Amino acid sequence: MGRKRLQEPADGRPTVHTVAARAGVSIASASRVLNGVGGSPETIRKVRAAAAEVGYVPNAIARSLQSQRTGLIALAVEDIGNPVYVEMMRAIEAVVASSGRQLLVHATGGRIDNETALLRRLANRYVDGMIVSPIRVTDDHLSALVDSPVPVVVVGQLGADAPIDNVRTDSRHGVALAVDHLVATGRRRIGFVNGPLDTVPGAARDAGFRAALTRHGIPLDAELIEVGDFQYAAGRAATERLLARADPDALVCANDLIAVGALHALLVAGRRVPQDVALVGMDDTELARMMFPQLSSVSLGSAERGRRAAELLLHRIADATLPPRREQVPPSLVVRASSAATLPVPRPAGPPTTHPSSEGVTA
Amino acid sequence: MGRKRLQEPADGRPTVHTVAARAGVSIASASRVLNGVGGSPETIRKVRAAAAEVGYVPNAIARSLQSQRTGLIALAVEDIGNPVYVEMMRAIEAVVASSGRQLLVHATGGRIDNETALLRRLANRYVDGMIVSPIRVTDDHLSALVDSPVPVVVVGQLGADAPIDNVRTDSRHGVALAVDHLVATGRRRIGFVNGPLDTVPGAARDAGFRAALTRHGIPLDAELIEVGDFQYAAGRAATERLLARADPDALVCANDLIAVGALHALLVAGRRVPQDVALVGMDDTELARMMFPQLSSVSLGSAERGRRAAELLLHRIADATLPPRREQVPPSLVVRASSAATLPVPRPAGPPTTHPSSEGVTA
DNA sequence: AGACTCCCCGGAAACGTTTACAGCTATCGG
DNA sequence: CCGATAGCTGTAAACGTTTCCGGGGAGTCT
Repeated sequence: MGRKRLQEPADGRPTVHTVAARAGVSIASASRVLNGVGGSPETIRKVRAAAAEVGYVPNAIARSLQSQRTGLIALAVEDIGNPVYVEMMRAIEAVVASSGRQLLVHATGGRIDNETALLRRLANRYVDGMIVSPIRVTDDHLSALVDSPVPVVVVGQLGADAPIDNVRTDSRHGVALAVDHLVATGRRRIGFVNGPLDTVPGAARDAGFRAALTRHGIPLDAELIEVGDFQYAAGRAATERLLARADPDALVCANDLIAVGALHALLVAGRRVPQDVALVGMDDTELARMMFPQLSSVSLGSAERGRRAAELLLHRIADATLPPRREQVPPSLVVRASSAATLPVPRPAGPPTTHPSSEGVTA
Repeated sequence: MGRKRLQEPADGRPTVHTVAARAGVSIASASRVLNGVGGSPETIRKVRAAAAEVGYVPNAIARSLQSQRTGLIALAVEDIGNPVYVEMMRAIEAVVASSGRQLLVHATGGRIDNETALLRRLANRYVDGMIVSPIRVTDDHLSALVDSPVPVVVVGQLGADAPIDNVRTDSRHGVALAVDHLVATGRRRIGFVNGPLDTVPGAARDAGFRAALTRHGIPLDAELIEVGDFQYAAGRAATERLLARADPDALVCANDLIAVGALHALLVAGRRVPQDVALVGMDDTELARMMFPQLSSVSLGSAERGRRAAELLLHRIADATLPPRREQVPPSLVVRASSAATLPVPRPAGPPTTHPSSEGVTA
């Protein structure tokens, strides 16, 4: 009787056929025992022994093909180097791991085509679900999200009526918290270093800044607003440009990387922080605590958002028929040394700055 | 004639059967066309049209089962938040992506059981290869590496004769570069803030520091050595302890996170950097450039090591019979403001430090 | 004792793809 | 004009697993 199939692949690695043959049972029985479902005590003993002898490890791919799930969750963020995403990733990883799955991380570089390509590629079923935190959203993008073949959860703002699981924060309000705090501690010439205005967070933070100033009756001074991207180097360069033409007594930065760049530029320019210029960042990453002075920062609850996004995703994977849910994590301000509640004191005699002190803006 | 198989799965997603049926050809022909191998012009047209109509995307899992490769590469590092690993990861990602594969990142938290478990799990064939950067190595660990079922490349020191692809640097020599530089610029009371001595890099750097001092004829002062772990908070705390009992004129730190913590502690203690204390970090991450003053740092070529490790891995995946290779990336010192070549100047009158200045060590 | 239930087992199908193989047609060269 | 050859096509096997289903044996209840 010719056996129907090779027991031992050329590879040499044992399969369920190998252990079944060795245990003298069928592959069905072997599989059942290995999965802990059914089997007589004797069968269990034989199969376990055989599996141990040959060092059997089930092939995850074959299992995935059968079960239609891979146990992988994808996370797509713009910049893996930004500590805010590291924090978010850690929180997501904890949830994902506790469900016995693994996390696959993609860095999109903020390029939208990259991101839509990633979404389309989901159709190949390599992951069970995806968490994506887009900073730019187009219609094309949105439609790719809506008819995604696998569950997707979005971290960040999205069109109000998009039927997609979504956890967001209110960064407009976050900027307002920062401005309120600065105004309350006597600052008036409040500058703003933002990221690109064609991004969702950039636009929201810009709107929030303008609204907050208006609410406090402070006239908007375009000279006090600068735009770069959400990186350290851009934040530093933008702040240098701003300092070259204006004389802020406070600076709000659209994220912590920018704030660190701003701090560097301020110190290089001889400004004291917080005495001359108060500084508030955003995202409240560990970076803010690493600086000297430690940076005040608006927490947007990145870890919490990550945790919730992961939970939403797991729920949706478990039950695809759930109605889309939307959760909101409120921002909160963490005050540290960089904006300690001291009123600005007059500069010591002589311009300590290397840049010529511009004629400035009257308070 | 009853068809042998459902053309349209309950799922509703098209398979190669769907498009074959729609195009009126066999699944073999459909598959060939979709893979761009063979097919008459007419067949090609029909299959392409059918695939487009139903929006066919090949199932990556089934393809993997057939081809015995997943197109996934795993990377296991201790701490995803450490910028040195971010840099390494970026370099690896570039190589991996350019080969059409994807990167799967694991954070081991430095727990060795975690890492061996990961290695054993490789047997399930979910990834085509793995790059691992262990900070602790045990025999158990080593054996798991040696008889790993899939190609593995190690970044970091390993037993000399382990037959494993390996890219390393010489962090002993790296520390020597830092000490040489500090000695050359007039520093004598050189402190050292290290990570755990039971880790491979911790031990190497400790040995390097001691050897370098000896070489310069500087007696070793145990008071000037502190140990924490490789994190910011530990670096800061360790430096505080060190400053409480000794008065260094320079500090070498075992990585940049520690150096940033040390900088914070120094500034809080009122020490000027570099005038009172010169500071040199290690890894030369972007963090070093973000600080004020910018930190000198010993580059261990993390990006380069990552790049090379990825290339070694791809080569091994392509040809498993290659002899094990070992590559070495030399360290180099990047001097920045934190250790600018100014000799220490006497302190201005009065102790500006909040900590009592210890009786110190004579130069 | 016969019927019924319960459990265990093995055969075979299924997941969706690639590919070896063999059969067919058409073209070309002799 | 016929045989060889090249190119295309479909059938079927294979990747390694899980699971449905039917058969059979042992035990229990009537």
